Amino acid sequence: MEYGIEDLICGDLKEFSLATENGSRKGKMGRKRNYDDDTREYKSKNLETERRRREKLSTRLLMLRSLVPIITNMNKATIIDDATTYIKELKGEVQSLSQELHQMEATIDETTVTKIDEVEVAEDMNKWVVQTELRVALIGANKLWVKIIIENKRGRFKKLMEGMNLFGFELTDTNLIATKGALLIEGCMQGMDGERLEVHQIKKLLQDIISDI
Amino acid sequence: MEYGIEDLICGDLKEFSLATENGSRKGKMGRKRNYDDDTREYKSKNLETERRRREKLSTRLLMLRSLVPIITNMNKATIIDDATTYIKELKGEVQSLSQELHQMEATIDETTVTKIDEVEVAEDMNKWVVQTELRVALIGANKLWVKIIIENKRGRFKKLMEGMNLFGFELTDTNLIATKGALLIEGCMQGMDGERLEVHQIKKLLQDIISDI
DNA sequence: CCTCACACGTGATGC
DNA sequence: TGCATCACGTGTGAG
Repeated sequence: MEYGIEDLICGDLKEFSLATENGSRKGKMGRKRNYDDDTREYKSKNLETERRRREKLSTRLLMLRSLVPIITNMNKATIIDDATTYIKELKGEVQSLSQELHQMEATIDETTVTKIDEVEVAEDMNKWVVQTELRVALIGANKLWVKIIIENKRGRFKKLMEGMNLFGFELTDTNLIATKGALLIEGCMQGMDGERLEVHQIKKLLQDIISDI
Repeated sequence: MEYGIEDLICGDLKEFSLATENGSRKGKMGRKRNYDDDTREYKSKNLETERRRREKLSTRLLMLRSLVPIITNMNKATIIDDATTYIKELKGEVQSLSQELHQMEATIDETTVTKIDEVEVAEDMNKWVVQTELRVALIGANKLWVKIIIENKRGRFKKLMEGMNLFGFELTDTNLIATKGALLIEGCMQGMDGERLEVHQIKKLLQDIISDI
C-alpha cells in the first residue's frame, strides 16, 4: 500500500466510527468536550443526528421503491429514475382514462339528450304540423315494405285499416305508434291471395286511402 | 473553540478538497501514487466519480421533484415522501377511474346484451308458445290503459280491432308490434261517446274478443 | 486489477 | 445559540 499519513488519519476515523457503532457509546459526558475520555477520539456533535437523517432518507427511498412495480436496478439513482418514469406513466394513464371516461359520458349524455328531445317532440306533437310520409319498397315477389306517417285524427287508423282490408291487403311484422298528434305505421304488406304487387300501384292506392280519410 | 487535533486534520482535508476543486488538478500523474506532486496532498481515486454520482443523484431528485405537484418542503426526504404520496394518489385515481370505466362499459354491455336477447327472442318467436297476457288499468274517469299480448295469427289484429270497434271503443296513444309470432298492443282505451268504463267489465270484454278469434 | 455504489463522519449553512 | 439539512471526500465491499 502506498497511502500516506492521510490514509492513517482516515483509517483512524473509520476505526473511530466503527468503534462508536459497535461499542455504542452514547452517554453524554459533558457535551462541551466532544471527546471520548478513554481513547481521546473526537466525536462530531451531529453524528447521531446525521446517522438518523441518513437512515430516514434510505427508509423513504425504500418505501418509494416498494411502490414502483418495475425494477431495473437496486441503485439509489435508478430507484428515483424508475419512480419518475412510473409517475409519468401513471399521469398518462390517468389522463387517457379520464379522457375516455369523459368521451363515454359525453356520448351517453348525447343519446340521453336525443331521447329527451324525442320525448319532448312527442309530447308537443299535437302542436306540430305532422309531415305526411309514405314510403313503399319491394322486398319480395309479392311482399312490400311500407312506412306511413300521417296526422292522427279520431278514427283515422281504423279507417286506414278498413281501407287496406277493402283492397285485400294484410299487414305483417307491423310496428305501430299512435299518439294524439301523429300516427306511424311500418310493416310488411302482402296480398291475401298471393297476387303480385306493384310498388307504384300500391303507393297510389295508399295515397288514395290516406287522402280519403 | 475546544476541538482537538482532529479538528485540524479535518480542516486540512477540507482545505485540500477546496483546493482541488478550485485548482482543478485533474492530470493523471502516475496513478500509483495519488499525491499532488506540488503540495503533497492526497487525492482519492474515486473523488470525481463520487462527485458525478452525487450530481447525478441530485439531478434525478430534482427531476422527480419537478413531477410532483404539491410541495411541502425542499428537503431531500420530503421530496421522496411527497413523491410516494403522489404515487399512491395517482394509483388510487387510476384504480377508481378504471373501475368507473369498467362499470360503465358493463352497464352498456348489459343493455346491449339485453337488446340482442330481445332481438333473438323476437326472431325465434315463431318457435315459441306465446304467453297470452291481458292487463287493464284505470288511469282516468273514462280512460283505461290496456296491454295485450297474444299469439299472432293471420287476420287476428284486424278482428281484434273490429271487435273493439263493435263495442264502441277506440285506442289512442297506441304502441303496436306485430311479428309473425306474437302481437303486442299497448295503449289507452276510451269510450267513443264518453261513457264511464269499468275495469273488470272491459277486461272480460277483451277476453271474450280474444278467445273468440 | 478495476469500477461502481454505498455509508460514513465532518464542516458549513440557514433558520 | 441550537437544530436540521446538505455536500464533501474517503474507505470498503461486491461484481
